[in-house]
Amino acid sequence: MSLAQIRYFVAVAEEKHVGRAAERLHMTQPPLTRQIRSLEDELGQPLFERTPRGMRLMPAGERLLPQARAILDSVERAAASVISLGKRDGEPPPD
Amino acid sequence: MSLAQIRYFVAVAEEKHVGRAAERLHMTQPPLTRQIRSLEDELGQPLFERTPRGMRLMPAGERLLPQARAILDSVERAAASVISLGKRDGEPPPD
DNA sequence: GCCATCCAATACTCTTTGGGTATGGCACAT
DNA sequence: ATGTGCCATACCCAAAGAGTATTGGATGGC
Repeated sequence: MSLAQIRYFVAVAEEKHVGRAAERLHMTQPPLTRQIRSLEDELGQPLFERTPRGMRLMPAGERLLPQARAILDSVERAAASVISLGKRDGEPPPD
Repeated sequence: MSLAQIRYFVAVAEEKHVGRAAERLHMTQPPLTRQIRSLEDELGQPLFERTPRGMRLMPAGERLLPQARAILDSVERAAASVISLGKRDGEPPPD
C-alpha cells in the first residue's frame, strides 16, 4: 500500500469513475485501473463494485475511505510542518 | 515523500546509523543514503547532521519524527481494519 | 433483436525508479 | 602516518509504473 495508491483510491471513490479520476490525477485510465486492482489484491478484498455506469464503493471501501483521507492529510501536514521550519521569520505550526 | 521514505527516515532516526538502519530494513547502505538525501531535498532542508560516528537528528528531523511514526501507524491500522473485514466471524475493529 | 455507446480490463512497450556492488573521501584514534 | 569506521558517489541492473492500442461486456435507443 503506497501513498500513490491511497490517493488513487480516494480519487476513484469520489469520482465513482476510473476515467474521470484518471483525468483528475493527470494520468490515463489503464494504470489507474491496475493500481486499484493491486490495492484490492493486497488487502484481500474488493473495494469497489464494478457497474456499467462506473465504480461503487463496497463495505471494505467505505471502511477505508475516511482513514485514507486522514492519512493523506497527515502526510500533507507533516511535510508542510517541516518545510515551514525553513521559512525565515515566523514559525506558524506551533506543534 | 513516499511511505518507504518515511519508514527509512524513522529507521535511521532510531538507529542513528545508516548502516545499521539499512540492515534492519533488509537493504544495503547506499540506496538508503540516497533516499534520505532525496527526502531532505524534497523538504528543502536537512533532517540529519552527519557526524563521524553516525547520524544525528536536526530540528527539522525532530519535528518530523513523531508525525512520521503516526503516519506509519495510521497506514498499518487502516490496512488491518480493512483486512479484518474479510475474516469470517467477528469484526474486531468497531470503528 | 441489433447496433452504438460507455464503461472497466488486458496486452504490450517504454521510461523511470529503486536497489545492488564497488569504491571514494573524510574524520578520528592510535 | 596509517588504519578504522562512517557516509557519499559512480555505475549497473532489475522491477515498478505509466502510456497507447485494443478487447470485452453491459445498457439503452431504434
